Amino acid sequence: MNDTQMRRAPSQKRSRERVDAILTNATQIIAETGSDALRMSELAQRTGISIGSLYQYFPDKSAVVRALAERCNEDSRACIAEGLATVTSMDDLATAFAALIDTYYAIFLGEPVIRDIWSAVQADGALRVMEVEESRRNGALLADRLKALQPAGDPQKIDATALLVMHLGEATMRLAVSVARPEGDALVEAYKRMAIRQLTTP
Amino acid sequence: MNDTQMRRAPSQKRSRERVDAILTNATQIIAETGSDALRMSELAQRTGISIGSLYQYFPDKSAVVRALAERCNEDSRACIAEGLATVTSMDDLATAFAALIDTYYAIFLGEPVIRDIWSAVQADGALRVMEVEESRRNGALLADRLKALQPAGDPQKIDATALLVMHLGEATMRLAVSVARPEGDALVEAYKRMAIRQLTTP
DNA sequence: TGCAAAATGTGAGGAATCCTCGTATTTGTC
DNA sequence: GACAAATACGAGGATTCCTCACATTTTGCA
Repeated sequence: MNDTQMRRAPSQKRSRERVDAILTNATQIIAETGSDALRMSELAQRTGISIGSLYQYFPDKSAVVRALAERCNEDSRACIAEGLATVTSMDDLATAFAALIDTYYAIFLGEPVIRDIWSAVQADGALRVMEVEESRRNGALLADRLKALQPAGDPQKIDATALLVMHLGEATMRLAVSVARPEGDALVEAYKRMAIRQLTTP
Repeated sequence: MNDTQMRRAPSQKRSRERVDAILTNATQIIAETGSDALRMSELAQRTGISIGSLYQYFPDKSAVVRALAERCNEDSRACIAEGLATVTSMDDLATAFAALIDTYYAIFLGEPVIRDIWSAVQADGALRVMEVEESRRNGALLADRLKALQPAGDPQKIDATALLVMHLGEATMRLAVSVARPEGDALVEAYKRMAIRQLTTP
């Protein structure tokens, strides 16, 4: 992940492995006991290192949560980029976008801890901007694609639409995994219809 | 507000006034210093009471934040109910809904502290369900209206659509007030178009 | 290899915060 | 005024984040 958040650059392989172990254990703790139960002391203990060592790898708790969230973001960004790459014409857009959302939803359903990691992000004032930042990145991916397909469109309008659609996609996923299964599916379906209409009609 | 959250039922007028003072001061602190800076000690001091007295009115910090959020919710629910009440036919829906969203957005813009109060809710694991609960309530209001206007529609589909539209409305507002002014306006406009299309076409 | 310097590891404890609980004060009733 | 009930108080217990002075390991070099 990026380096500004790491107290010490992981120069040795052992360090990188240790950082990985820390994040894996953090994910486990969150999965087992919820996003609010992440304690630096327990994280150190599970990883088999002391508190002091933990703080040599991460300057503070925020950095751990941020690293977790960035792991998730990398995955979802890859999923989105891959899905968008298959869009070569406006005709493809509807089916490709629907497939993308399905994949995205499947990821959320398969790893419920993603939602808890996001809760941990929300709980941290310093990290709450990550949500918008991530929406912006994903929105930019979509906007690029749309502009290539619709050169005549108003760029600003396309930017706004793309940002909104991606942001609300995130919001829909989190809502969908918060409710019982069939209802969540219906919500995702409704989102797909809504988003696709917005994207495919001027 | 409701009583389960109050440690002591405000039987006397003085008590109710004091609860009001506590919430007003809490809002001020959040407005001035951000949602993460709400400290029970400072809240007591500003209100001119001791920590112990503060905890006689609210069992814990969550309860204070919850009360703040419920105040906001009451306002927004009233705004939504009022807006929906003017919808008497499917033809009205588009203009009435647009007006409703404009009013809602104006409230958010006028009182930025609303967003910070919501951040405080997000920061509290025990309160995070409030978001979905509120979306459900607002979704139900909208669903009722839609069912009255479209008796032929699939009730489950209407429920899902209404819930999604209201939840994403909240998400749009929070995104819109998080970005610079003209961009936020464009996002709200895009949301309005998207939601109205979803609501007015089968 | 042997040794000094640099890197890394350690955990007691400082600091901030939430909340409790025993005591003090005020209010209400006769 | 005297008693009881309600309310107010704030020192301090409990939890958690994080620091820092010191211990240990690894690295670089003769």
